[in-house]
Amino acid sequence: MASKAGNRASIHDVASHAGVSAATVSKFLHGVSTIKAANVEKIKAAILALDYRPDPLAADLRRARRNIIGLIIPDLQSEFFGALASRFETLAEKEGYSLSIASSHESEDRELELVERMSSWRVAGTILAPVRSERGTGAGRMKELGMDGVFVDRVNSDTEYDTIGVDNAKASAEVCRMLSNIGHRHVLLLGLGQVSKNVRLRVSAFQQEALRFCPEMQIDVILTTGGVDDLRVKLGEQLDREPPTAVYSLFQKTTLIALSEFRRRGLSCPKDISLIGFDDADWMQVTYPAVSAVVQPVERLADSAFAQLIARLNGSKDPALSHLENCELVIRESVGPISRRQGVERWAAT
Amino acid sequence: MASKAGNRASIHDVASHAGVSAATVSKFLHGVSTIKAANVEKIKAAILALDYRPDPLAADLRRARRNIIGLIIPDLQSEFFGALASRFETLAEKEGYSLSIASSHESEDRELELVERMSSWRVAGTILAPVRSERGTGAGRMKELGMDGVFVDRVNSDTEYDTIGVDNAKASAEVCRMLSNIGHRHVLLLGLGQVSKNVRLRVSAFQQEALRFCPEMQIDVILTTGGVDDLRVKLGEQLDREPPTAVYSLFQKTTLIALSEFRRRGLSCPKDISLIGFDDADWMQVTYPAVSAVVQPVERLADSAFAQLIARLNGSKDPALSHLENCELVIRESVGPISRRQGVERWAAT
DNA sequence: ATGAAAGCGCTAACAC
DNA sequence: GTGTTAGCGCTTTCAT
Repeated sequence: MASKAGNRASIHDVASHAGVSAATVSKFLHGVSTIKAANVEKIKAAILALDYRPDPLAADLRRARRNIIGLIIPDLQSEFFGALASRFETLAEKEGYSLSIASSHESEDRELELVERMSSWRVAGTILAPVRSERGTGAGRMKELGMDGVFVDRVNSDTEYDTIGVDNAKASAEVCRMLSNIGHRHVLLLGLGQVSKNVRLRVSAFQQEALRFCPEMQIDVILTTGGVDDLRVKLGEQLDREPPTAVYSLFQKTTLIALSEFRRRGLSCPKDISLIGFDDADWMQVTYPAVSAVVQPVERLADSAFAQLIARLNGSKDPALSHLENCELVIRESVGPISRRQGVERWAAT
Repeated sequence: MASKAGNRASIHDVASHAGVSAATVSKFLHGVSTIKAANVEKIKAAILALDYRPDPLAADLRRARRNIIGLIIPDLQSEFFGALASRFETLAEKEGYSLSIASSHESEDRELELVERMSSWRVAGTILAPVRSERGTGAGRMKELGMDGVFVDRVNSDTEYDTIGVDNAKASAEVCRMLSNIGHRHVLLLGLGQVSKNVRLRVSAFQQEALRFCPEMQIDVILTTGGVDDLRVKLGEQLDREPPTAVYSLFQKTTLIALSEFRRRGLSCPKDISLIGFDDADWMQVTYPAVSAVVQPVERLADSAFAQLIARLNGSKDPALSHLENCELVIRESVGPISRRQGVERWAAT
């Protein structure tokens, strides 16, 4: 595994081997067609003979702008951001860029560093999925540095940058109507961890839609930062004291917790209680009952964001766009109409 | 969001602003201490005044070798590789490299392309997690190109490159002994999808250990490429016909399937049947019963591989190392000793 | 249709 | 201590 480095052929080597100038080789490489056929052959031969492969970084150094797009995500380990990164990678390649992926590890300080680095690298554009939209450390720095880019996912609309997210509010309103339509009049919203703007929207949109569409619906909210165990306790108390007929879980993790607490208490889902969760996962199709979920359109999110970025890189001066992609409700076994048993209890209670 | 690009200060701007030469500024930036205090101040002032930030790519162009480490993983969406990438990123930064992450999307062709690209970029070293160890397209090309690097995860030992993986065989043997110790004499191994070397090891090591440690153990194997539904059917047949007392699931996904099939059939876990899966996941702690798992030491895997790479980059000429990290068995509720009921059936059967 | 020359931003000898 | 010079590998006018 010795370093056989240092002897790579350069464009000049190719040129002299082919008996032409470096400029001609460069033109050949970029598909300029006005080259004598004889020279084309000689150049091809030289490239083959010397096993020449161009150095994209050197090329970028000469050009004003690098053929690199930077992506900053909060977390490399979650499936959501993994899928997002994966899609961006595919899109970037297709446009002739390469994607430089970095994770801020949910740290605003590191996010800031990464923005600086993308700027140092003179990337063509930067896609930022902020740690949290609220303070926007990285976002602010991008403005100061005059960088081209777009914001994704946990974003507020912005005056300078295009923002592309997922319509948390609309999805929650739909969940509300759907549950109401099949008879549910008492729903528990279940959340965990630090509350981002996205999550606040999930709650408030549900509540507002209920007010408008089904005012008699009782809505309870459990939203703890106390961790899994604390949530389990609080959920357990609620299930014992005043069980709702449906639970709308705001995170993947809380969906899991709800499911396991139902089982522990012998609540049959969906007969005794329905469950729907925000954010889909593979395992939800395979549990028994299969779990209903709000599916985030990761690919469309990526596609929109990327299209927008490319437009900017091509010089679009349109006012900053603020776009939300629609989620899809996938109803699986865990959601059903309220049953006779639930109905009876309800009538008894009123 | 106009491109305010093109006007970035270069090291020469700083130099002239400070009244020194570019070389001096460069030295200052690299912490060379033999610079007149007065000049240090002037340089600092100039950097501040011009908001100068160096271009690491230009620097790397001049140096023989870039301060970049390439990482090629099969998949950006799985938690396992996500965690691996995340860890490598942290380690690389700590050593002053930046990590360039790319996904081969489980395609050998793309893996090959990515190896070529890493070479084109003249990265200092490349960490390759191959799509499959068997044919080793990317690995072969790395040799041909004389690249520095290490192989991770789905690897055979190699004569030229260090290989770092996880000890699938040892973990499986442990699972076998553990199940045997608590009385299980009929175990079903459950797998899905294309069978890689890792998976073959999981099966054969279990079988061999049984032969040595508990020859009377009956081992059935269901290993289908027919997809989830096919697996469900086959598993169902087995559970009806000749139910084992324990299932050792070879993948995360099959663990989920096993769990849901148990439930559908009213099998109580672990009373009627025990379950342990290869590869841990968050959701396994939170199901009811919580699922036992073979935990892969992702961080240690990354740490070992990275240490080895750094050693190579620093010129180590030791013979290629082949290292396996040990997994850990985490026993949760889903595994228990065989119960009286199972015992009775067993005696009746013999 | 091709080449000479200049330079992207930086570093590394070596001279002073 | 510091500056000069030469160039990393490539692209790009601008002549020819």
